[in-house]
Amino acid sequence: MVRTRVAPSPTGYAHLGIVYQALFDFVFAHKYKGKFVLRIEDTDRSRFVEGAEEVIVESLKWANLLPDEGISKGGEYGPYRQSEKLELYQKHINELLKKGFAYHCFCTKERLDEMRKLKEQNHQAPKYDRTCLKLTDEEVKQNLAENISFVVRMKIPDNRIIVVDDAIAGKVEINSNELDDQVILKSDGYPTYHLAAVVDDYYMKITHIFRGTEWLPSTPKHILLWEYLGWQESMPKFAHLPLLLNSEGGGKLSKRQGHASVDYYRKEGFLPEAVVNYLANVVWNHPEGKEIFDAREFEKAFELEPFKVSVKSTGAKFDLAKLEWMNGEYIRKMSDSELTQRLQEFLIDHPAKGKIAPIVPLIKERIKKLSDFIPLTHFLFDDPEYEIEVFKKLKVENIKEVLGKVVEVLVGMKESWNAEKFEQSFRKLSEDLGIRSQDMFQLIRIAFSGQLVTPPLFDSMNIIGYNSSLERIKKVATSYPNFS
RNA sequence: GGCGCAUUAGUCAAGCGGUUAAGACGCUGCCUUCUCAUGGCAGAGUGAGGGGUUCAACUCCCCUAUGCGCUACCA
Repeated sequence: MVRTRVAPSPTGYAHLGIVYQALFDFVFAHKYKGKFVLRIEDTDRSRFVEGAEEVIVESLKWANLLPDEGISKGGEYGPYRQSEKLELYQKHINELLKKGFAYHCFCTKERLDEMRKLKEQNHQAPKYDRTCLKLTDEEVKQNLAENISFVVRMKIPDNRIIVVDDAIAGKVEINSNELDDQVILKSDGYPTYHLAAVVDDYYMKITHIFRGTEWLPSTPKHILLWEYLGWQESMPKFAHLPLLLNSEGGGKLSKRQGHASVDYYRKEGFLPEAVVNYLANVVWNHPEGKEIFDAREFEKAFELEPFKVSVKSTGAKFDLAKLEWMNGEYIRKMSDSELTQRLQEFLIDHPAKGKIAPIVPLIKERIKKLSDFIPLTHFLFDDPEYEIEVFKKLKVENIKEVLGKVVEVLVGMKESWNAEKFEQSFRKLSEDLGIRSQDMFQLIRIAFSGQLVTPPLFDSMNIIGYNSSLERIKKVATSYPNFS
């Protein structure tokens, strides 16, 4: 059975990459009726942040990519938190030690730094020099007895070509001479990623690993570990995903970009289905050339046997503008009632939360993100603020006088307050006064809202009602050009 | 520095030895229009550079350059 996993670290913030990876895990696992697992890689105690797990789960939940098994869900292959399985890792470390595939290293940080610096000066790879590999069993025993701080390193064989058969990149050959004797057990007793991930993937019966391409160069070490532990038969297949890159300046999509966290998208009012669509679209092209498609269609990019994922292999620059366009497409595609509901969920603390239904049709084609609703419509819920500069942008000379006429017309419309009549009346008025109808409508718009841009005038006025609309304009007509 | 992966417009990209080198976002202009949007139409903009192979190369090969990744007791 297909089993995939996403394995984030609890650093207190959910990178978009988690959703991106989970998308692959989720779609692939479900296409082949498998299971998608979430486990937490909390072996780096220095970066651990309390509550970070919830952030991750919430993010996946938001994206509709919840795992079938793991943290917050349970399952028969737990625990799903690495910090709770230290004995298991220790057991296999001992096994590797015994088989001679690993060794104790007592070198201090200072010595290692010095050694690397020297090697770099001599243009050599800054690999560990294997000083401690030469230690005799007696010496090791003695050091251990003296409680000298140590790590355990895996022993990399000399001059061996290791082939990574990747579902995206194809076959990649790496010579073991390029590899360092990787630390697999840290001095604090925690394993490093390399060992922990291999052990977990084995016990959790993971069949396919989707992870960022930054892991490709260290995959040979993992393959070696699978062999050393005698598990090569159950080694998962690999698919190294193209990285999400900053749109400017290059490099991995980073914290400092602001829009690297899942939270950003949620707060800005991006729809998870649009984000997921964009993420798939940025690395994969729909065979029919479609840009808008759901996770279900993304299944087409995956094949089980032979394992193949037909996405591009190089990094993709993240284009926020295109995501915004896509989000707008999703918004326009929704029914009014659905959008109303989404907005209500989004505008939790907004005063207008309960009264947005009639406004939705007016703004649907005018917003790209749910958050755009707020600036576009706040004049409907709050008294407008007027600035003389805004009025001055109009090509109308005697504003006060014209406004007076506008009020007159409005008062006269009391009995027949409808869109058609509204428009007709003011077109006629602008003709009578010799000003362009565009300017007439802009003047009314500003007097009514204080803004140069609003949803359609009549409909907006209708939202707050005839009397209130008239009041607003009357007030401006009398006080102009002084607003207190 | 070493190793790996890559290189079609600002971005995502299709095709894959013979094409007017698709399409999308963005940009510009026009139409629709009470503003803004939406919608429609049009336009500008592309195969890194150098060598080969071939009747023919964006497409195959090599080199260089460039980009990204890795080179931690971080994942």
